[in-house]
Amino acid sequence: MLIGEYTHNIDAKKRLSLPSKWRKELGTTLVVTRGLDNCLFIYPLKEWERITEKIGQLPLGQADTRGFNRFFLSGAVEVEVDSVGRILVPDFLKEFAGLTTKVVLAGIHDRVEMWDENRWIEYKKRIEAQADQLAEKLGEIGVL
Amino acid sequence: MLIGEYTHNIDAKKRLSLPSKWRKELGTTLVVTRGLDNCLFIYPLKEWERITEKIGQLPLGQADTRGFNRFFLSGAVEVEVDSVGRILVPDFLKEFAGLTTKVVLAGIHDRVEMWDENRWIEYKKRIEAQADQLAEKLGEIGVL
DNA sequence: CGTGTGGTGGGAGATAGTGGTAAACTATGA
DNA sequence: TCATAGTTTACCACTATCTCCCACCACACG
Repeated sequence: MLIGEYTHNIDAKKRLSLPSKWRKELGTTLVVTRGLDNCLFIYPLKEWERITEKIGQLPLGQADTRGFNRFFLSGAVEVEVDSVGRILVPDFLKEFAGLTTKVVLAGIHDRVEMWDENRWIEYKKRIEAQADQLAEKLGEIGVL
Repeated sequence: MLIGEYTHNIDAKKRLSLPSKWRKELGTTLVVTRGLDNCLFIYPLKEWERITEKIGQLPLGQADTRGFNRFFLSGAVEVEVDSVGRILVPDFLKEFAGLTTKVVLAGIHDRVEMWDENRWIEYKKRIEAQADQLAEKLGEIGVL
């Protein structure tokens, strides 16, 4: 299970180190794609295949399904993890997520999310401010 | 059942001793995550697994579920208890909970809460001031 | 007082993250 | 067709941090 939060740098060659804790679980081939809320999603290849299979079952006739497919699939790139645990982040994805150098990697279940550090900080502030909603959710799952 | 309150120090290497009384019950693998009211939750691995199972059942498409997952899952870290009963507290969690050195560990049912000492003192003051009101509520639900 | 246990601190080796260099490949123009 | 410039890929190197182990101190208890 991918959990935790790490801040790493994208260097001048667009290389990004993955946290060593996740490398075993992620494997050597990943898929990076446009995510929701202006971040990027990173999936292990297996997870990605599972997802695309589900997407394939969606009714193609609907306009919003087509839109989602284009958003999600056309933005996807398969990347290899190099010998020291780094991946390359293509320019168009960097641009989409507004990435500069400082990047936050967040483990969410079975995917990793990639955020520009500043956007992540802003987003977290918004979420934390909604403590009552969080408490409600925690209640739902029997934590509190 | 985890009960009681202890004050320990986080040292320069981010290590925190767990009260020896709880070690047997907590086990050797724990999960620390963001909690409510600016504290951290510590769960034994088994409890955590129970929680993540429920989280997996939440609908993923909704914005507030995404927010909750990011708050709770990216805020979680699996930690090992070392040979003398200590765990490592990552920087981003220390920061979230405003931890410096003096930390209060509070046993709450099946989890441990981790507070900055000063915040804990403040919080307790507020709670104690409202104790009679709380007692009324508890009476309503048949506890007292 | 001696002994055991619990909390704290420090040092040496290992590792993760990052930066750089050199080789290989692509593309462009003469 | 070849040369050259720009880009990419693979490999090597450095340093800060983490991990593991050992030592110390304080307090409790017999």
